[in-house]
Amino acid sequence: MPEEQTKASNFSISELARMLEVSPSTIRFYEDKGLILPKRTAGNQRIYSSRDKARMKLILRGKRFGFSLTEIAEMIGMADSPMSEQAQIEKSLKYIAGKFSELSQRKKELVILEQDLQVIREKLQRRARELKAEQKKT
Amino acid sequence: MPEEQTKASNFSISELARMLEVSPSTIRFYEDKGLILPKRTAGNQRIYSSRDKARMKLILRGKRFGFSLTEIAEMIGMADSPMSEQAQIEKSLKYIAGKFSELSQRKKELVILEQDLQVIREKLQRRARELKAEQKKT
DNA sequence: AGTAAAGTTAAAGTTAACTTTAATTATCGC
DNA sequence: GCGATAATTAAAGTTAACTTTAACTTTACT
Repeated sequence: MPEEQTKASNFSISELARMLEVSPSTIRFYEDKGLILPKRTAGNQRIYSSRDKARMKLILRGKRFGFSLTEIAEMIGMADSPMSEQAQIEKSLKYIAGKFSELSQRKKELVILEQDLQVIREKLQRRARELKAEQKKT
Repeated sequence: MPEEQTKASNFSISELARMLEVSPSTIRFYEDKGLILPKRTAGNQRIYSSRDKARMKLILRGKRFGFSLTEIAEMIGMADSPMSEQAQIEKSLKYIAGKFSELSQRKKELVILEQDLQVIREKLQRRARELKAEQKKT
């Protein structure tokens, strides 16, 4: 009896691209950089699993926070790294710990950015009110 | 009686650069792009006020969140835009509102990124425990 | 007044992250 | 089986964000 494959969902490169709103070449580019390794069909075309899709989402999310592809590669690469010896794992865990504190720093910065924007908004609203007042006089 | 200037703190370009941990040329580059407009000395050297410093910080913060310099320029540029007519102000306020919702989206994404990282961490920890167990048998 | 350190500009160079092109191959619907 | 549509690779091209260089001027210090 051959193994039953639980293939919840597999996509072609253009399907995945459409779902993630990036171009197929961007996806291929990430593969060149070692960020994803999709399976291939008999005819050599790429097949993306939903696990691959999740990974792509992680990459894009990281990008939105200004992480470079290299940083992201380090971040996720370790998930399937050889993991043969403890030393490697310990190192990876330390790296992850570093990223966690970086992210909590980002949280604080997000709040500050919002406050900065708030200041700008208030300035604009004040000016808008002034203009309305002037207009009434005229 | 000449006006008393409350010049809390003024910096040269290299002082500011050191404080913000960027290079002087980065600061000059941002000026080329219209992101800051420092005063000049009689001899044409740039002087940065603490207001300029705050603006630089905003720029760098925006960058850390993956905003492009162009986006940041739009974001802060409006703070000192002509503001001559309401139309302009209304437009700016709408732009700001858009940025606010973008930032709240970022907050949610930050949480997801943390969760992704958490999953990777757990995988590593599990593997570390497995290795320790194996070692005991040997 | 003389000199080292810092600043100025314009222009060329670099790097990361893509995009485009071109030539070839695979897959799908009929 | 045929033609349109989608995929594949390698290589060249593009853009944003800097950095470096070169030639020159200011400023600070003795």
